[in-house]
Amino acid sequence: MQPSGETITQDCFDCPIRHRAVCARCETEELNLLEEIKYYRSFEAGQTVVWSGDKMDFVGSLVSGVATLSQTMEDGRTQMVGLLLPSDFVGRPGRIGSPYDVIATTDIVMCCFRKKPFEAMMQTTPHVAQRLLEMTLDELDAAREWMLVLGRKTAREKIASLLCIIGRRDSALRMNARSRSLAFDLPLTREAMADYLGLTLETVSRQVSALKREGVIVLQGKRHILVPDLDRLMEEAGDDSDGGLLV
Amino acid sequence: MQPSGETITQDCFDCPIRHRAVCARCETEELNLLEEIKYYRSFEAGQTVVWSGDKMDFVGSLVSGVATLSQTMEDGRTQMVGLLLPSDFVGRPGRIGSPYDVIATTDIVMCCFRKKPFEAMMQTTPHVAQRLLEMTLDELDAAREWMLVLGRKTAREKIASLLCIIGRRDSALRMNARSRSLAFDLPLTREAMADYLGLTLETVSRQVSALKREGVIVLQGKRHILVPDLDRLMEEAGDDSDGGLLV
DNA sequence: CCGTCACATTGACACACATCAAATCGGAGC
DNA sequence: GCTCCGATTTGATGTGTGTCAATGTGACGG
Repeated sequence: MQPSGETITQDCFDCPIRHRAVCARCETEELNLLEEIKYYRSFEAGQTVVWSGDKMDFVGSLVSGVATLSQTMEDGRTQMVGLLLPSDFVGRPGRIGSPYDVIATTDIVMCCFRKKPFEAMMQTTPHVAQRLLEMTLDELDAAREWMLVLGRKTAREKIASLLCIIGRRDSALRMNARSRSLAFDLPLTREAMADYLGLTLETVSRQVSALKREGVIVLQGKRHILVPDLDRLMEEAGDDSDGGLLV
Repeated sequence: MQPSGETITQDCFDCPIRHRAVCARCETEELNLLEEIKYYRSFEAGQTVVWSGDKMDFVGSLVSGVATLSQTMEDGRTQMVGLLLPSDFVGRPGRIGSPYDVIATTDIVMCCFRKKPFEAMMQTTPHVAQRLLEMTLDELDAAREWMLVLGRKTAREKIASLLCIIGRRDSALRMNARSRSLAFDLPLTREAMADYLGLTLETVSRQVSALKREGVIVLQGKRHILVPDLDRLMEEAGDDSDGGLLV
């Protein structure tokens, strides 16, 4: 049976949280096929999931927690190139190694699929391949949006942009996306934020303090953040887009 | 007939130069199908191919010349997020609009496919979809490599990195990739280089002059560049990778 | 309760790059 | 040839962020 793929839904596989994965809600055999090659892995905060250059024999998606993709130069300068939040996909079908370090910044659970059989299934199941293309295009959009942040925004705007991204993803998960205020935990240290933003941790700290002083955000402890007015924060981020990916 | 797709070659379609496109060398019907929906478009230097936000009813690849993808903030700051060289793919199958301005920086020729039928074909022809995924992953890698450049490299390293990328792509095209020296034309103005690198045009100019003064590059006119020692340039770029995408 | 340790904040100062301004170059048109 | 005009170079100065260093904070274990 050839699934038509017209209704792509988000919650297909039975991971602990029913997260967005690679295929449509459908009752066809590839679901079972995927179930056969599926397994879960857990990592503790700080653990490296894959080292840059290493072979990576699985693809998968993040079920819970936060992980990062980063590149490091010989002299130690590092740049984060991706932030993995729950439901995000990791892996490069058709490629062997990983060009990035994948590091868990909190305890995480990943839902993995063995790569070889996964790739085989892609070849025979068009709409899985298409879902993957879909997700890769999303990642590409995110990467390019981040290029604008890195290349043209000020430190303050960078911080605001990061808070927007994390806050919105977090609240979308908790289904109160309509609200014009936010509350969430920062899953990153100041250093990790700096690596994502192309700044130093001191600059990050200073700008977070400044945003706090001016009431754009409220800090409860070092990591819990309240955003009383999301529009204000987005303005600080210099964001024209509502964050809605235009299709 | 289901093509196996085992030998993916680069030069499938009969564009003026036989450039890398979206499918394998294969004798199956989708080639003819593609031929039917294929057409060419030319643009002059400076012309805008697609405006950000506009509908884009085709996908395609660049046959000759150079084009850029860029994003602009309300206040006019712009960041180039992609550089399109001959054989590069443009378009977002499954999406309607373009989130970027696509601008020709030299006269260009594009090989286009009408989007609707192209997408229809993707659904029925697995290995075309896979080739597309392949290319999108390449773009993603390029975008992420550029994030490192934007976030962590100095102005001098940025310039060197850009020269490496353009020079290598150019020489790869002319099949003398083995050579440790390069000669090529810069297809970008100083301003366009600045927009790519997250710098101002003055800084670009100063750093180019510095590299010239120190013999890393030789300028013939404003745009023609000689690189006597590619290794030296790559060292200046702070590049650990040999530019070979690790697979 | 107190030391320890990682994480974060704050301050003083330096420097790379931006900004503003002027001069020079080089090709197109006449 | 000459003029014009955008592209580029070069100079003087300002500023945002990096660097180095000291201090503060909170969680954890003895």
